[in-house]
Amino acid sequence: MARPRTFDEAEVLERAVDLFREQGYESTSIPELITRLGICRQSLYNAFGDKRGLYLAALERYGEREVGTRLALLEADGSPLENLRTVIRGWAALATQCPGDGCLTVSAIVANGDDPEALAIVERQVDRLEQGFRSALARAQSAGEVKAEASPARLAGALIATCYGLGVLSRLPGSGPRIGDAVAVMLGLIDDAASHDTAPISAPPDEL
Amino acid sequence: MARPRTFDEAEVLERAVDLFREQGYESTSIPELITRLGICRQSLYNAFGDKRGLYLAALERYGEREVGTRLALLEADGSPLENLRTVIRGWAALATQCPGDGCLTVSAIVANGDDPEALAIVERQVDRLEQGFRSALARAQSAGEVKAEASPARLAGALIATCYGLGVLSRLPGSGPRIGDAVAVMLGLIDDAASHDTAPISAPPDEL
DNA sequence: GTCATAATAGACCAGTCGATCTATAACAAC
DNA sequence: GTTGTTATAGATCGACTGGTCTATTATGAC
Repeated sequence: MARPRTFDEAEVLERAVDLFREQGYESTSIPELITRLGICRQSLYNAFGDKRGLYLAALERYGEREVGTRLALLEADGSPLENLRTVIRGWAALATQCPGDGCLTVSAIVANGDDPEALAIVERQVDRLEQGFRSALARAQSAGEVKAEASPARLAGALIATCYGLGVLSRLPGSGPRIGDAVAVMLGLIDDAASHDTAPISAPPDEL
Repeated sequence: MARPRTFDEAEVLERAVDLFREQGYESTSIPELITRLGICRQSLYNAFGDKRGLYLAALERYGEREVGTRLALLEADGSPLENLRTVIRGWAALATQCPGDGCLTVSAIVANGDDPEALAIVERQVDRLEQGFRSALARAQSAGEVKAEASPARLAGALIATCYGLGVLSRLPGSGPRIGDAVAVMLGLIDDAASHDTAPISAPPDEL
């Protein structure tokens, strides 16, 4: 006899993600949320408990989407090393064009230093992505695409650090060149790790 | 006949820096500020105009201090390349021990995406530090400490990106290994850029 | 149809925010 | 001393915050 939920919770969460990305958590008020989400105040509280519950749900969804698509790219058919290059290039493209809205994961890390629950969510996402990098490198190594002496774990950690560095710098208007430098060096690291007998498919391995 | 300022503005600003680092801008209220700063409400407004004025002044001071000390290290006597290594290692040490308070520059970038004035302050600081990296590398190159084919600008940009990535990851409890990886790779990049005939003073050039 | 719930609209709450104002005390300049 | 300014203490302000409440409508389950 009950009546099922009528509005699409996933759609509502997407809109919450957008708004939180634009304004951050604290700067986004309930009135703004109900306007953007297209639901009324009480429905928001019924569905998500409170503002923080909505935020955590949005954070979870954002990470699921962003990390998920990149893991899919990494695990796609073909050369794992080239897949990794594709992910790095795509990440850089996002950071460069930067449509004003930065990475929600980065802002969550910075803004929730005292909230273990929020930190746990993003930590899990960062871990998954790093593990994806590591697995791709390990698979490349098994396939002989990467030198035996290379360390997938170390390279993956360094790539993750630099990627999230881009997530910060992309918010500075004048960071275009810096981002380009970082990407070139990351691709150079990947090329250096690659076995020399397999000719790199990407751009020539810029010296340095 | 006027009466000069009695409290030490510099000291007050240092305390404001600490508080903003701990709690962020929005989460820090005026009552908290006046308690921590040790001055009364009206004095705060007289000296800094308003809360944002105090924040911008604190931001400026923080950057001046942090970037200043690192530039001094970079320009110290001795090998510019080794100076650069010292700065990187010191940065990593800060990120690793992480006494709970993160880099104010990072949080300012993330939290003030819509405030050109705040962004301009941090942009200037990031620029100065990157320029310091670049100059040190260029000096090392002139001295034959770095290969002629290496690009100081590119390497400096990449190092900056990774350093600010550490500024984000240091806020995640489980990032110790990642930070270690990133530092090892950064030092490896420096070693690779170094001329091969000059034996690296640092740890053996970890492969990859 | 009946019933239970979802959803809406909007009033309402106590609490906090940043900021201003008044009044008073302290103190350097003259 | 007088004067002008700084600093303090604290009341006060309007605006806004997140959250709760009531009343009403809409709609699927039975």
